[in-house]
Amino acid sequence: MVTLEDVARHAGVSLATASRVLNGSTRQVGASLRAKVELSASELGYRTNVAAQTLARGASNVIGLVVHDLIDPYFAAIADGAMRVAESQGLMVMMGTTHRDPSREIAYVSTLNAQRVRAVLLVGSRVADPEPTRRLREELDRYRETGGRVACVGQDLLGTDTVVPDNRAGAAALARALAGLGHRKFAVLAGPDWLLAPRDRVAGFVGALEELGLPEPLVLYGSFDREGGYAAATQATGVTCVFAVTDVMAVGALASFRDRGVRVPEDVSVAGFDDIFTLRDLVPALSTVRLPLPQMGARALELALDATGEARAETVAGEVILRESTRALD
Amino acid sequence: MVTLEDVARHAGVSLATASRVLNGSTRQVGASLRAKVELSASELGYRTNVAAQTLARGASNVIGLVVHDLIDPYFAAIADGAMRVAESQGLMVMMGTTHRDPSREIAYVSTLNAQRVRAVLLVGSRVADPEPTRRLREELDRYRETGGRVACVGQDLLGTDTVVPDNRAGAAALARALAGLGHRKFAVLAGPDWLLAPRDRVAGFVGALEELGLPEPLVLYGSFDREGGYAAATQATGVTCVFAVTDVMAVGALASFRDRGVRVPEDVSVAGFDDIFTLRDLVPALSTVRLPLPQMGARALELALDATGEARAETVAGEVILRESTRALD
DNA sequence: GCAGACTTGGAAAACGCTTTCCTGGAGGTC
DNA sequence: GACCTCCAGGAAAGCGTTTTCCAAGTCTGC
Repeated sequence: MVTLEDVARHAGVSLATASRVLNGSTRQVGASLRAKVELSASELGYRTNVAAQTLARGASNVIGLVVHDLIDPYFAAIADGAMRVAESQGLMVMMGTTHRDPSREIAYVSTLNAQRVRAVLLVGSRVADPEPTRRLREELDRYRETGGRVACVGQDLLGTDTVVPDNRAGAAALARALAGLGHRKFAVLAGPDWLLAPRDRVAGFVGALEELGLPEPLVLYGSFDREGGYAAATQATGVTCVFAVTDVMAVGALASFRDRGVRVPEDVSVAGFDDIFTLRDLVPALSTVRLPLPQMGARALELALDATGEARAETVAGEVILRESTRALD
Repeated sequence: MVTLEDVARHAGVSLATASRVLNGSTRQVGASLRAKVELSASELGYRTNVAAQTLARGASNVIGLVVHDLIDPYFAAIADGAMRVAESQGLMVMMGTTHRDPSREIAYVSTLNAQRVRAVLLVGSRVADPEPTRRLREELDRYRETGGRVACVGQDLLGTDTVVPDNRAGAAALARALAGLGHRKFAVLAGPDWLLAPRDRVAGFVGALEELGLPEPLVLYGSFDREGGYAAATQATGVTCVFAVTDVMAVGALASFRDRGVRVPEDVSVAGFDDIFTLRDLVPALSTVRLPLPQMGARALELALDATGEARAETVAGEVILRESTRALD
């Protein structure tokens, strides 16, 4: 293992000089010494020991990124946006997946704190139970006390900078658009009730229908994935329009209807939420609420990195996009 | 910032004892001291400084994971498999995305080397140009000389443990299956020629047709994404069957045909490669070659972690799956 | 009871950097 | 030419752990 000291000795300079040449300092180093050091470093194949550097500097060049599930394209898209920002700033990304287990989220924050990462990005819905949120917040506070920066994508419940998808308003707008198509009898394929994002979407949708004086929709709970959408959709009878709280669940619903010979949109309209890029080519094309996922991830990291005093919450609106999976009732 | 020394002082023990209690050592510590240390640590909110630990131990608990592109579900699936293994071993994952730029891959290996990560996983196709591969290999060698472990998912070109998707054989098997359906006139939607994975798939497909004595297919090049598939497909005329070298490109092809009123599979059959989970519900369901993506990622990390002397290459076969997007010619 | 073998706790030397001082010389001003 | 300011270079003190020695007790077996 080649150390800075080896390089310094080989170049015939002091450790300090070698450090200043190789690892970016404000201090000037004379051209001839600088050249010698650089040559030695490359001849010996020197690689900075980042752990030592972090220890000495008291700050690392790593950020932490905690998401629920990488396979879910929702998170992949947000993560991608965040990673682009990280790359552009020369930061490495330490990634953790919680598989929707709040305690794993807490554990990751603790670990990332131990790693002394520059910033932590928490991506994904908070849970309804206040207890894990309280403990997470405690852990985050501990991290922030020592200079850590935090930002979230999700509900603004942690006292951090947060990019908040406006789930309620988006779902409400979708409800109005769907009602505008003439639909009156709805089913909502809701995700698990203990997650806030699906909850808010359901609430927004239901609330908007109520405001319009329409009958209450049939709310069917299922897991937060394709299978959940499939299962819930099998019970969605007697309605003209189905709102699945995520595109991924909507895909399950489409599959369910297809398997049962129910035509979309002729027999039933289906809408999702998120506008997942990979699903853009579904047939029928999915009506949905578009969220600018990569931008949200990027923005969250930007917020975390440029530290201001108080926590900011930036709401991002969803845009209703009607495609082929929903049709106007005649 | 609470340090181990603070904890030791607070507990009235030596640094050594505190270290042994809190950060897993083989040495025994008496129950009463152990309890005191643990209490102090939790009271003070102590968090190990991993940088210091890494420096002192000379080994980190981090692995590096370098993929081409997170939004591409192919890589997300492999990454997910690898991350599950990492999590089960208590390892953190440092992730980098190259966006298919070989020089970024090299840069990441260098950075990960500097981070002294335990192992590096390189996921994604090698390139045809031997030069970047040579330089990457050089960088990897430097890393391995100092005890780093490396594994790849892709072509076995780096002298590392490698999980090799059998692109040729898979594509050949697909060609035979398609020929078995009666197809004679094929188009291949090839990815960029400078990437080895699409190249191998094309070669396998073309080779199999040749062996069967069938006419050469029309080979159309396009970018390695949905748009590439779309563009290439517009030129795929006069054929009964189209093979896109990835599912993602196949999706583009399906969209292209749909936009032009060409029915799949009635007018033309379409097959892909990879069997991307998120695309399982496409209509028509995509015929493809299934690769056990998460398992491949998991296996690669396992290989990297249990270090044997020589490099092992494990080939994983693809399984031809015919669904609705291909039909038998009458 | 006592030599020897274990065991437990602590002091202190790394680990590989960064950065604060300090020093000596070069350049500028009167 | 004396004085001052600047600046490049080096010595050395950390940064927060781990781990190697030692020393002092505690057992064990006879």
